[in-house]
Amino acid sequence: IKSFLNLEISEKALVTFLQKNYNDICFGKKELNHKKVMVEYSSPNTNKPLHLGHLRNNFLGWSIAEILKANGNEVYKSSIVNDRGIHICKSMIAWQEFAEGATPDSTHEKGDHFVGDYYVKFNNEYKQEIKELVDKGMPEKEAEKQAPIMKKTQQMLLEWEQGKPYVLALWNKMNGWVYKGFDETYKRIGSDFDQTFYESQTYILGKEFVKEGLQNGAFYKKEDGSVWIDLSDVGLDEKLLLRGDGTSVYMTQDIGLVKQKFREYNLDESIYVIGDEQIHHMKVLKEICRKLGMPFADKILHLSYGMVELTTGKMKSREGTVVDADELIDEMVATAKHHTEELGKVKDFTEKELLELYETLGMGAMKFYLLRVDPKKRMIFNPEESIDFHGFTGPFIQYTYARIQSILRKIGKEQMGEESWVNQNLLPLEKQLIIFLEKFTNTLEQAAYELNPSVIANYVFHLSKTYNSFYVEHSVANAENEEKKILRVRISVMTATVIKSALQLLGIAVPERM
RNA sequence: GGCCCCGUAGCUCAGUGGAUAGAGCAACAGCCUUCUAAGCUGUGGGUCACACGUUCGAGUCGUGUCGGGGUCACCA
Repeated sequence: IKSFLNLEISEKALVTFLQKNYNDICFGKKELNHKKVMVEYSSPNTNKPLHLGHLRNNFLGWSIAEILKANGNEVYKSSIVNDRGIHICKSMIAWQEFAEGATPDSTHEKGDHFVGDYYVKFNNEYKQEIKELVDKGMPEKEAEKQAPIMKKTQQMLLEWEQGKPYVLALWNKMNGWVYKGFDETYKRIGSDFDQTFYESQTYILGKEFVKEGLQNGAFYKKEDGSVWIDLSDVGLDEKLLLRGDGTSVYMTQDIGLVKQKFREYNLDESIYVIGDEQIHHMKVLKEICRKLGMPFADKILHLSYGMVELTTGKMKSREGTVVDADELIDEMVATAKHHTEELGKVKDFTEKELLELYETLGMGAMKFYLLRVDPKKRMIFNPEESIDFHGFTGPFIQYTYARIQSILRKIGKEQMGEESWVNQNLLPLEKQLIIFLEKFTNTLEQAAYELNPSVIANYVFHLSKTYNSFYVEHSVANAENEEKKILRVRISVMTATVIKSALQLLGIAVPERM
């Protein structure tokens, strides 16, 4: 029988512990375990902007990726972009019909919202056409099929799959607008990806795979030409893998994707951050992989999360009750600004610092609010409560951190002098990194110049928030043909050895002092 | 209907088989010559949906019931 033993830790032990660990930049992080893990999250559609549900998804995906990283795993963040299908064609048709050449630039609108508006326009027009046909005496179901705008859209999807240049050009143009909009949002919320997959690519892989499965007898064909797999022996139904007309379904592209992931990355685990309405789909996917004897079937993990609901009820895109991500972010930042101005303690801040502060507070509040609830539970989003900065919230933690920094600063100055351990170690890693990055940049520039003086080299540094790794994007633009080559290197700062070997891999002399 | 998830304070949520079930919000009573009051201290507030079981011990595990949601598409 278990019992209780009450222990009290002496203050001296605590202080010793803190002094020992305060300087340890790897505190709480485990050694590399050489396990490769992919975390797929975000996964947007290219016909509408991100919404509140995407925010929960992004924060969950990004967080567990960073947690896995801190636990010593080699982590790849990925996203699958749903960039093809009838829904995309809807936006395209609507733009073609009603835009009269308008673009996000000409209307000063964010690209994803611009395209999303045409998706809405399509639905309005479609409804109108159905109503007109029904008024003329056509049954509703027939009207849904006969509406001219829907017929045009289906024709466009067909032409897209046939690869007609004008459709592909339009598709590329509009997707480009959407991606630009997404990038802005991702940058703002701090989502980043090591690899982006596109459904327009993976569905082809999936189709090839279905062909193989047919040949080796894992799948079977029905009279109408549709392809199926029988999962009744494991308590699931038959599952369609290819339509009678040979076009692919959702599952087709997911099989292509899972194969590509494991083939390219040799993963030990593949985590999918997807809503719980897809639990069944993921179960079937896993079972199909198992049936086909894929060795990685058991390495697929679905991190499902519950829907985010409003206090007023469920989010429905058709009824306009969807909370737009960008709008919500703006609202949070505006509230942070409002609170800050009310308290009026930021007189010595520059305009730039203020904007950064509002962004930090607003985003912190939102991230904490969406992450504090158990993922598998549905959660209710209360706009008023979420922008409340009191209580169990992100800003409370930020406030505490700020107070601790303030104490350390004062102790450092007043009692211990400039050379005190507190001062020396206030920002040890940031300082180290800045020094290193400056040297690294110089070395890269010099090396590039020596190789070819006509190229212009640019470097972008991304410092990951957990400080255990950072990225160097080295893009070399040739002045003559503007061709850009981007070299992306991820470097762990856990040990100097890693940095040195990275430099050697790049063929660059290791600086004497790093 | 089958399968899956959820049900804990007025509200939003924590809770790893172990002690008297905890936070925040809301309500009430206090606290700004002091390290940032975006804070702190205190008070009230519970049939852990219900029933039966397993166990020395159940909010936690099992079975059933009730309530809420999801899913079972040639949609994604």
